[in-house]
Amino acid sequence: MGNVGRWQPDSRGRLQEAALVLFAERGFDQTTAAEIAARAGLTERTFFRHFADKREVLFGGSDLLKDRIVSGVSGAPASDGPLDAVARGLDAAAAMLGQFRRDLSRKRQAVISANPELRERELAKIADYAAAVAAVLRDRDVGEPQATIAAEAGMTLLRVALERWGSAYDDRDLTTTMRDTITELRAVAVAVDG
Amino acid sequence: MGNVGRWQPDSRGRLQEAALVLFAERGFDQTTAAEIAARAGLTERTFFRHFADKREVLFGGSDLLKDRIVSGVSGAPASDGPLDAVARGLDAAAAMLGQFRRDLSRKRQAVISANPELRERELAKIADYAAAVAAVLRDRDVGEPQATIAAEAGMTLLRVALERWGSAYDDRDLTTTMRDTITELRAVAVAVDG
DNA sequence: GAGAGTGATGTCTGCAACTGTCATCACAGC
DNA sequence: GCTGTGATGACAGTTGCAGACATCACTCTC
Repeated sequence: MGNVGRWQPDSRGRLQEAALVLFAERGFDQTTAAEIAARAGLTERTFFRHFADKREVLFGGSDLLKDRIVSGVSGAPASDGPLDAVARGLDAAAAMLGQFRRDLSRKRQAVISANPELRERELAKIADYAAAVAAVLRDRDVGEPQATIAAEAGMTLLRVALERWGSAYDDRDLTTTMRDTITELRAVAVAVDG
Repeated sequence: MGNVGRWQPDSRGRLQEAALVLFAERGFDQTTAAEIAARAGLTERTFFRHFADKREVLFGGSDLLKDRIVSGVSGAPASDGPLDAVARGLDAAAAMLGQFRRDLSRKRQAVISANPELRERELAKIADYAAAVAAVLRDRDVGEPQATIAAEAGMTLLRVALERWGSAYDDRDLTTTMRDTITELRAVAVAVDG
């Protein structure tokens, strides 16, 4: 497994690191895949062996996060309503994401926010989570359209909470922000008068 | 304005039509911009003058729809709560989208659903609506994070409702489906027990 | 009504994002 | 030592897209 000898180890990680640095310095558009690869001591072709496209280099742990969310939801007690179950998934997400250094998260988020193509990709990733969560809810005998609605609304909250957390105005725990965001949705959904 | 003489009229429309046909026939990836242009009696370069990139050709009326939604929200009575106001925007969207021939909508939606890049773009468009709606809500003195949450949740509902409406299992009015979807969200948000 | 825009188009050129294919070479197992 | 395997490099090719410039019907102006 670990290619310890012929090549430098962890090509993938080096590419991710190099990409983040270069994107932050010059911007996504002004950085070519070849430049990232060169900075990591590799070739362009190797870059595209590790990442399906240039954007993916910023979304490395995405599948892992999805698994955590799905586990969180499927592990919710049967007595939980759909949105409660989704909230467990969000807790799991917060626990995982909260362990990264906040400045790095912010840097990454800043790069993504600065570029439309990257924002697109982020939305697509989260939509993928939503589909997976909806499937889990259906396994828990939540019907349609409730399953889809709860899952999509929940992933929307993940996005909003992450944005709040990443902003300069929110220095709370990610878990706290996440839970607060859910509460806000419940309030907004019920409110009838302004 | 109308270039009636030297060139065939409505280049833009012809490109959109040609693209939809070719995408439906061979798929998005297997269709080059040059082929679309040729089918419309134009050149590749002209294609990219009308559309910023290959995907945009499928999202022609997007800005118009955004305007309708925004107008709907800003026209809501002051007594409306945030989600009620957003619901007016969704009604406006339904009114506009419902006037297209349903089979054409389905064809377009099928093309988009079949391709990840196009789904990405669709998500990005809707995220753009959400940002605009949130801004309108803030103008209506809805605070943060309520404005963002209501707007994002609302646009999520737009997406879900459109998908339901496009599916074979829902033959109701788009407005009906849209309203029903909002009701479902309210129910899901309140429910505490499964 | 001739001459100067103007706007939509075509042509030509070039870069960068990917992709397919084949070669290489350290290491692993036999 | 021989052979397989996996990660990489080298090279060539297609396509998405953008800049620069030419064209030419139509319009506006004097």
